Amino acid sequence: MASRKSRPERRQEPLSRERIVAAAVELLDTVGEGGLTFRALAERLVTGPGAIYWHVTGKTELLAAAIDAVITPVLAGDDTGATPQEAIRALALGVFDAIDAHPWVGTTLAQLPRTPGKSPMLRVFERIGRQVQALHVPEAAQFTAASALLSYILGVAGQNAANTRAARANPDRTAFLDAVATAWRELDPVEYAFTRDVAGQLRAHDDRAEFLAGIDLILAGITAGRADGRTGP
Amino acid sequence: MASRKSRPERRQEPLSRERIVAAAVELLDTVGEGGLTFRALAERLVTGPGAIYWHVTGKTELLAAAIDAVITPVLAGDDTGATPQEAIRALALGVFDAIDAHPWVGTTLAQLPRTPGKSPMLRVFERIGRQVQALHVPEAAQFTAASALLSYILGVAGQNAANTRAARANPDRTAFLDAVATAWRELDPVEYAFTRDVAGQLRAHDDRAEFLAGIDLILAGITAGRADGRTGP
DNA sequence: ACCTGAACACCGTTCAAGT
DNA sequence: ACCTGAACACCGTTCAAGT
Repeated sequence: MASRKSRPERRQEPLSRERIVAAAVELLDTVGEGGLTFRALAERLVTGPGAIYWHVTGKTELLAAAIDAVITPVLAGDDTGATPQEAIRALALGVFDAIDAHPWVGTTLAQLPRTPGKSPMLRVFERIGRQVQALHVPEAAQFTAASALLSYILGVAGQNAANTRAARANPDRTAFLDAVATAWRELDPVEYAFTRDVAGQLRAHDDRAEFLAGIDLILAGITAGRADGRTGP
Repeated sequence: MASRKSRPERRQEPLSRERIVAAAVELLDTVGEGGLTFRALAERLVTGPGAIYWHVTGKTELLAAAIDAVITPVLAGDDTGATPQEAIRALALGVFDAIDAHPWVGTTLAQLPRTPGKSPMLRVFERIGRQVQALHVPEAAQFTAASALLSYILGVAGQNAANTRAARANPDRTAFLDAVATAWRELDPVEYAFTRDVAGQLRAHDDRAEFLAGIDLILAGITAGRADGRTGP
């Protein structure tokens, strides 16, 4: 086995936080959350696991950085010329699509605290809040309105990640939805009356449109009548 | 060391799925998600880790069962005599309080697919849907309305779990909120104009009331005008 | 300063062997 | 039928030693 010693095909670039995070995103996209391992990452980067710790404090930070890398481009959009409603819809759809493309983001995003400055969570909150102000929501209700929109987006994100995971086992999407619809229709007619009723709507169902409709529902609630929402005396 | 051999104080009951799940909930409550370990669980139940696998297929099922055990009592409430709005608020608050008491539920709940029958997720969805029907929402919009409410509840659940985790490091709640408010006010005035504006509302802030206000916002959107929500041409 | 890779202290899960 | 506990194949993280 006489192997010619030659310059390797691609030169070994030095390790860097950037390269590590990029490799982590790739790993998460291809093998999912369970696949992100310091050993697997090290192999991809042609080093030992210890080397990664020189650039990153640990797995928590690595995951946060990966999420940041996916969400940041979403926030790059420009809102000038759009109505507040349009801007909110565009932002929400951006987050939705990003999570659709990277399901692992949906799993963890909702678990990020809004507290640290510059966190992707807080940046989305800020963007939403500006549009809420543009809607002329009274000051006292702005926090509530922005929080409600954010919570809804995060909730859908989580559900979507769960659905993607569940659907991945099934090859084709329509077949999967049909299977769920059938299962729903076979539920107990008394205990699950509503679910059975709406089972039929599942087939024609478009996740993206459904998501947007929910956003519009909240926007309608925000702009309708008294914005503090409570119905009490 | 002459130790008298006597009947142990509490008789060793036989292992059962019930006892295992109860111990898991206790473990999750006291040591958090990271603390739920087959070894720790086995120690609490005075057995080896292998014994647990006779009653439970694995960790995923165990966690699902633990969540089920927490959510099921919430669904026991009776809605008779309440308006649909009141019933939805009561249910939502029930879920909120359950997650407040067991933060680990919030972390995982949103990740549960709605697909398997009898899943806690689906049962909450069913309960919400009935009240949506009672609100006389047109059939075509019922799915959207119920999904929106559920997604919002799940989103808040996740955020709440994250906040609880973040706050746990800090001893007292007001001090923690003050610290966050201060941090928010020190953010860049251009990049974080909205967040800085609402920082002041954080101190007086009541998570439960805020959550309910969000529910009311969505309810207002559902009942206001055209229930399919879209504003298009 | 940055990288290496063996070593440590854990995991979930399996399974032969016991009762 | 049910339990035991050693063993397997992993983890994240650390750290002495190298360059």
